[in-house]
Amino acid sequence: MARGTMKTKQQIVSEFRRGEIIDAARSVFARRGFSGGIMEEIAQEAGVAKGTIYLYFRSKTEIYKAVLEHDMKTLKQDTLDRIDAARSLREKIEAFTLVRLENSEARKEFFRIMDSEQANLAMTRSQFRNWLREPVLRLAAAIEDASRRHEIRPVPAERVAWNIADMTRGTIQRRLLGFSEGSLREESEFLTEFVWAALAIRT
Amino acid sequence: MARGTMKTKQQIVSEFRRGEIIDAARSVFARRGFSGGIMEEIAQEAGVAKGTIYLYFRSKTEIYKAVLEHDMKTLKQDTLDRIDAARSLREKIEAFTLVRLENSEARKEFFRIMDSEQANLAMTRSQFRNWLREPVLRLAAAIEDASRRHEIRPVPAERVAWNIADMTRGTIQRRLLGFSEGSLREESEFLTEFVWAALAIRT
DNA sequence: CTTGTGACTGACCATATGGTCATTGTAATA
DNA sequence: TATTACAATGACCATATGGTCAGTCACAAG
Repeated sequence: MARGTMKTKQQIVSEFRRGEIIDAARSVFARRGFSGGIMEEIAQEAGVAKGTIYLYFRSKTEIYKAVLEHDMKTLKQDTLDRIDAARSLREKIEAFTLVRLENSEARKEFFRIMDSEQANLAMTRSQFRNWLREPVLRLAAAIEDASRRHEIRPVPAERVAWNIADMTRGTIQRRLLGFSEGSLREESEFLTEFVWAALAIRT
Repeated sequence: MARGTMKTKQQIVSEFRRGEIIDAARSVFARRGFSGGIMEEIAQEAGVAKGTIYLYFRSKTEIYKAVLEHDMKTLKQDTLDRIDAARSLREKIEAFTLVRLENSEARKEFFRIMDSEQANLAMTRSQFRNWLREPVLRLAAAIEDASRRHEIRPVPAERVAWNIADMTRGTIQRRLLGFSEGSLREESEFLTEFVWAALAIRT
């Protein structure tokens, strides 16, 4: 690490604590929801005293935002990367559904929060939509493109992209509720195949 | 009304009050969510004193359940009726999407609650799933049937039905958030057409 | 070892709010 | 009209919980 950017011990400890608190908060909020999540419980799970949390975050709302922001950014970037890495439209669609399914498995707690995003917090609400939006729009662009190339039949790209997102979300929710029907890959393939059939040029 | 089932004045007043309270509660819960919805506010909006509410409902949770139960039953029945009234599978799919879109328009408050159904209440959670489930299964049965008759290509009926429900829900949410793209009928037709394309027998 | 710094603690406070109940109002009945 | 029954009221209570802050303590510096 370059001179001058070396982290001091204080910074290291500080970042570590912050991370611990966010992890604990994610766990608690996933279990109890926002209003049900008690600061005392978060503190306990983070292994610090309640007062300590307020050295790192202004308020309960701030922590909630921090959790969402951290996880949503990761998911967003992850999704964008995987879409971009895929070549064909079909692969992009499969990539989109599969990343999100994989993420829902690997980070159940976060997805439970997403589910119950009652969007209490005004700011969170619009911000939240934007985080969802970007990957969907990226997918829409790919659809638009394929549509122009006549690889698929003409469709309103953005609508279709949102439909894909909707089905993926629904599938994830059903899995989280314990109706897991198959493997991630298999679920993803089913969705892709279904959409692909809808997009195919009719003969 | 048959003798013996004639409602007494007391019953009439009682049912009226109950209705008023449920209406007020729906409005408040839609605006503030469950934990944010304050009894005092519900009372005020219903035009009664807080104590009066407790003559009709055991607790805040009970009111919440009452609202959900009332509205979900209506929606469920409405959807089932419309599906059954339709003849062909395609019409049934369109019926499903359209009833729900229409309902979301006519009863925005209830749909806002459905959105934010963080399912705090354990009982509500499973009950809630069941209310959603029945119409979807009815649709699935129709798909299964059409599949057997070779009117559509072979598909896992229940999965497809859930996908339709997911897309419809997503569309409704986007409309409630103010991204209303078109008329109800037009939205419904788009969804139906999309699904139909996915189900068509490939030539 | 001594001392100074500031991270950390948790008892405490202020407030919000679900729920209660003694009191009051009102309408049916005699 | 007087009596009775019970619906309605809203001040009040109990509790939960977000947030504070005076005091403690671990650790680094000298």
